[in-house]
Amino acid sequence: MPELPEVEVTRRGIEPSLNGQAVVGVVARVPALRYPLPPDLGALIVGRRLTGVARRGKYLLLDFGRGHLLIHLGMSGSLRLVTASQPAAKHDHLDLLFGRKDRPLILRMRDPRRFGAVLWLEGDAEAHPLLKVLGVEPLTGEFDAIWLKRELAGLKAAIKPTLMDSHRIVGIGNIYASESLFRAGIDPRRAAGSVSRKRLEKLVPAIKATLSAAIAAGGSSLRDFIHSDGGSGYFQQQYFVYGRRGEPCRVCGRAIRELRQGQRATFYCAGCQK
DNA sequence: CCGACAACCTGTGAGC
DNA sequence: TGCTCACAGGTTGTCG
Repeated sequence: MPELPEVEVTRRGIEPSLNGQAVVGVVARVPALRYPLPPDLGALIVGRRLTGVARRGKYLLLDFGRGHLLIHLGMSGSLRLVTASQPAAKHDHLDLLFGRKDRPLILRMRDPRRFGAVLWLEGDAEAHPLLKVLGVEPLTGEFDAIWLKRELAGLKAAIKPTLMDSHRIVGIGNIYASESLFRAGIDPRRAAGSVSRKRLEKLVPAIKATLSAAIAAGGSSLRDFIHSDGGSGYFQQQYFVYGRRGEPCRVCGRAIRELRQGQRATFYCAGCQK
């Protein structure tokens, strides 16, 4: 489900309701997701006030002053805001209860595949091993064609999986990698180091525009994407290539092709992408 | 450092 | 209709 836009949409969805609220309870229904849940999470945050929700790549960082709760949604995770009258469903693994104890607002994490993560970070969150290795944020000014040209110099790996490497650039997942390369007219199989400066000048804005459009549309809605308020995003209706094998290219009409890179599906138009 | 691959886990849908 | 199998938004870790 979540690439950068979906995580950002989630962040924007939950922050206004939760900021400044104190935690009044924690309910963990599984011992672990990708990693063990903090075993003493209640003791750590009950009574603490949430002072902000930040995003770094696809991670959310809930600021509790004395530390941060780091949340990653993996491939199938979602966060919703619900009330106590809403019973927990099968894969609702963690509830954080905020506000009034008798009528709490609940931040509920669902994650069927359990590839997600919830970790407690003390001190400087950015120094945590998982965050320290992350690359640049694609929606900042730091991410430009000059930077990208240097970053990709000498790389023989294909451009598409390279764009998805969070140690270089964060937040670009399998969907938006294909979509961005289509918008930039670049063949996903091209060696990353061989993409010309001129083409990178197109790719960088294409990535920014693709991610921004998806955020503006409320994130993509695949099978199980759920907004924090329970609604769904609509960006999937704007896909140029992802999931459209055999369908006509919206620009030139040729059939969209699918191939495998790494262990992931890639979609592209042989007419528009060289 | 680079690149390829397996692993984590459940649900779904295509194909027979 | 029912079964099996491949594949699904991500990331780490291991190996050559």
